[in-house]
Amino acid sequence: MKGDAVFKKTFNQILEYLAEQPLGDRIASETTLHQHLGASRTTIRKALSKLNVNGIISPDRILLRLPATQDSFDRTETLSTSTQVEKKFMEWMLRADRKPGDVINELDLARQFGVSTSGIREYLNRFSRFRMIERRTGSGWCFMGFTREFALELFEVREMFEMRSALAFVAQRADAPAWKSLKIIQKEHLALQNDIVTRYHDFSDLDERFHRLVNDASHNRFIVDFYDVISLIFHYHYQWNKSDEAERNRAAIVEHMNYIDALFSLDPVRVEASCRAHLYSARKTLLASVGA
Amino acid sequence: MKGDAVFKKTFNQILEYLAEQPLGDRIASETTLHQHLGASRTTIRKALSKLNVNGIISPDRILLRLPATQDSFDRTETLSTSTQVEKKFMEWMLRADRKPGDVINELDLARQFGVSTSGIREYLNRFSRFRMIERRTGSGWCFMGFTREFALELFEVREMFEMRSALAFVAQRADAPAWKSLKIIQKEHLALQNDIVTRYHDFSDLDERFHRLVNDASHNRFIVDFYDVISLIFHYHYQWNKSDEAERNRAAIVEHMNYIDALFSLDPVRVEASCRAHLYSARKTLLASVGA
DNA sequence: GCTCTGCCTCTTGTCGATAAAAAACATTCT
DNA sequence: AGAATGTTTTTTATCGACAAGAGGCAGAGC
Repeated sequence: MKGDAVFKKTFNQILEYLAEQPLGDRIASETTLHQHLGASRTTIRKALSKLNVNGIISPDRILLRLPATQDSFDRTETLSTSTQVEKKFMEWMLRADRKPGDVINELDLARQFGVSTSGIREYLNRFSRFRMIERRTGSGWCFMGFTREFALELFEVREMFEMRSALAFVAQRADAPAWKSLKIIQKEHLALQNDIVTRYHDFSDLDERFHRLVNDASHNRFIVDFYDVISLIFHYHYQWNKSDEAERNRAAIVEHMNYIDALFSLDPVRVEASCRAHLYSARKTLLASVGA
Repeated sequence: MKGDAVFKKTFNQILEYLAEQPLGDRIASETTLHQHLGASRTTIRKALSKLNVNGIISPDRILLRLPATQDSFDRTETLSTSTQVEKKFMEWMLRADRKPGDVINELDLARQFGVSTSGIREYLNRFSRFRMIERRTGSGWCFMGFTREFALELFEVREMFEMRSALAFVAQRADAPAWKSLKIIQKEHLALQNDIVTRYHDFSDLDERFHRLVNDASHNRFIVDFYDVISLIFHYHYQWNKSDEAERNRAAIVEHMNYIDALFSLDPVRVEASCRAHLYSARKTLLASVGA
């Protein structure tokens, strides 16, 4: 009744680890695995026992044979129900025939996604924090959608928050750890710029880390949490609108580097200008893909 | 398994309505009651049938006797589980021995509140949007509490949002309906000011309506929704810290009236000054009660 | 001493069942 | 025809069950 995604995921992780161990050696202890993989010992134990049954290790944890591909669980089995619902829900939401204002039917979604209504319900509650669905008075949910208005409202707040965070950033003490992190991120930008032709996909991850670093400087939970919304939108947006990706990312890197230089300069005027310039083009990109 | 709070509440509402009807008359139809009370006809029907059984109305809806106090359900029975959980949870949270960082135990809460774990769980998910509790990585919840930092962060964002909304407010067209609403609210302030000695409790409601009106002018769902957080905090805060209430409210009314005048003046400089002044003292009040 | 394992208890994620309420449909009565 | 009532179907809120997973304690092995 609880789904054993954690077990399956852990099992696969152990297999990966075993693939790099020499045959005949004694593998790491339960405690060690527990610490490294983050799963509880109970789960590790269950996995080790299955490894033993499958003849991969002996009862005293000697590696008997290297694991093969068919030993591991399929990737989809390693996702918890809630993760699956999230994915399916995002896809459902992005489907063209969905209209803002539509009522969401829990039972219907439950059937479509192959989970119980309680699963849907819990997810809708969690998801409501992203403001793309709304609880209607009394009962039921209403789909608000990822519309042009949504994007505009999102960016209005993003701009306020990021601007304030950037100014808080330059106001930090010179020995604040954030400066070190910024230095590292700056180097990563340089490295990525040099390899942009082959590695342009890596930008989205770097983008997130950079903006989160800036937003964290606000030390304000509302500002920091708001980035989760942006993050979600961009995550799915990147998967969805691939046109010009390389070109867009190349331009964004240049903007980021300007922005980073401005932060190091400690000059509020430069910071504001470069931040605004970057957010402006980020908004343009998003609006373009929302189609309007 | 669903709780019949809606039925009980509706039943009480009908009793109230009947108390004002003349004996021997035919009371309103199912359809009419359904439209006026907002409950479904199914529920109205069930209530009418009980009224009949209790001898208050005849099968053809003639009022036979006036309802007495003991006919109605107790007020606590008319609250849905989720509403009850909300109340209990707020009380739980405000208890002195609770410390920021504490882990929340669902089972424990469920037992304390007398509801199922699923009920707690759903509520925690919904409540997380107020940022006073956080989902810990993996599982479980962490209580963050209503601390001084929380109040400061809340007001930092509130100030940004309200300032921007106020400026959007004065930028509205002269025939926007919000101006009319503001006029009405202005009059209510005047009326309340004259009766402040006896009616100072009514301020909190007026306060909320005024600020919501201003925030709505932003036409930004993130800004508008953020006011829910403020609203919740103030709702419980008012119940909790009664010291100087009359005096505080009197001062706040003056500030509001300044602020309203500034909005009517359309002068951004005046708006900004009066808005900031008001928020500043609102913050001071809240911080005082958070004890630091 | 420390770490490892075996065992046991407590907590959480997910499901399915079920009664209450809403909504849709059909019928009757003016 | 139009509203009111009776009937059936669909949807939602809440509960309890239960297996998976987390964490703790005690003894064993080094």
